[in-house]
Amino acid sequence: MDEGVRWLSQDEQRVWRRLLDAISMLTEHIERRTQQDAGMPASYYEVLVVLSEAPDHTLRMSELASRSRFSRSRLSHAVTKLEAKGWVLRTSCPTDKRGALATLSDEGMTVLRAAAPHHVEAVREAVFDALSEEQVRKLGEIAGTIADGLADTCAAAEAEAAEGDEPGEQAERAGDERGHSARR
Amino acid sequence: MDEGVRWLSQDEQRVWRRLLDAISMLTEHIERRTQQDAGMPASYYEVLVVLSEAPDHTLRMSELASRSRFSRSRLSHAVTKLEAKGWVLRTSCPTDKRGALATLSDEGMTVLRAAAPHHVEAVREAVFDALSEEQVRKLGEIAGTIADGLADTCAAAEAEAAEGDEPGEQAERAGDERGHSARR
DNA sequence: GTCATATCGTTGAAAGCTCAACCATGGGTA
DNA sequence: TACCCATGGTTGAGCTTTCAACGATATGAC
Repeated sequence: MDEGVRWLSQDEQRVWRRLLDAISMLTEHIERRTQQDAGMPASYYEVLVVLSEAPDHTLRMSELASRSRFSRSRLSHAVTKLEAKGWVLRTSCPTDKRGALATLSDEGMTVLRAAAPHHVEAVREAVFDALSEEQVRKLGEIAGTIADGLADTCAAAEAEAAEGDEPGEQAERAGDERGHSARR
Repeated sequence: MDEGVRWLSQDEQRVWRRLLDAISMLTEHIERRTQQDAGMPASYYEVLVVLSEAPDHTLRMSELASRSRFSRSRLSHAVTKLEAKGWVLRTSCPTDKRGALATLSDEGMTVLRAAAPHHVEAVREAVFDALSEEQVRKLGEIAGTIADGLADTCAAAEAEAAEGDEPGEQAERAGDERGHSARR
């Protein structure tokens, strides 16, 4: 087995490496700047941005998690920190007692407004100033394609995984080597 | 002040968000797969790949760090872990007593070979199968442009920083508000 | 109503990363 | 030689993230 591996061509390897380089340099750049300008990791900054765009500056934790691409756990820890800094408030949800609401505080809004200009500048510097208009357009397309593709992949993977520990069904269907589930 | 902020246009915002989505989904995808297939974080996998391409499967720590885009500290911690797993060996450099050499062990090579097919597959799935040939070409260009731009930015920033704590010079030139150094 | 199950969110521990401090050696200059 | 500083690498502390386990509430079937 393992004969039919579709290795990467020279060109593909070059593209992949340059992509890895670009991604790591870009995230590092934004990370460093955000830490300096806003006093928090870039991911926390994103969380505040998402909150700032929500009605009443408030969102359910789970909604906030999905919009900022955080796991529930990660968000919970993050909000704990942000709450300690006074930038976010936690309230319990009136309509669903399991739920919790996160609200951007006024201080949080102030910090956000102060950091925003620096943040745009860092983004421009790295991306929009460096690329031509056509490249920006292409980049949008490409990023969209990759993201959509992975969303499908993830959905499929989750569905497959869920199928795996279904307790209502017969559970443990032995000789059913479907697909590449062994790799997951 | 802060009037001349070049905010992002609607289109630019859309591109930036899609880029963030794509990046986080892509890294998460690769991360998860590498963890499952190779039993280590994707960044460690990259370190092993770099070593595997070096003569004698050996590199100076600092060289390995720069080729895998690790800080010295990060690499040192990483190699400690990889050594514990038996995948890398640390030797002291014969020609420079400060130095240390990292070598990929045979077991490390075996692990790498076993994981490689899965790794390529994950990369293909996310990137090369999803994009057209032309998109791949463009992506290569764009990634290269961004990476090169940031390399310059970093170099400039470091130079400026170094200038900052130069002990030989006059140190503390007061009224010298050059550029945007206040933001750094 | 009661049960099983799914969803929401939190928690603690372990792993990884960053940052600043540190020791040791190298390379130059007086 | 003695000195000064730059470089190579390690370390420990603190922070962020992941993972698995958990308690609590909601929802649907019976």
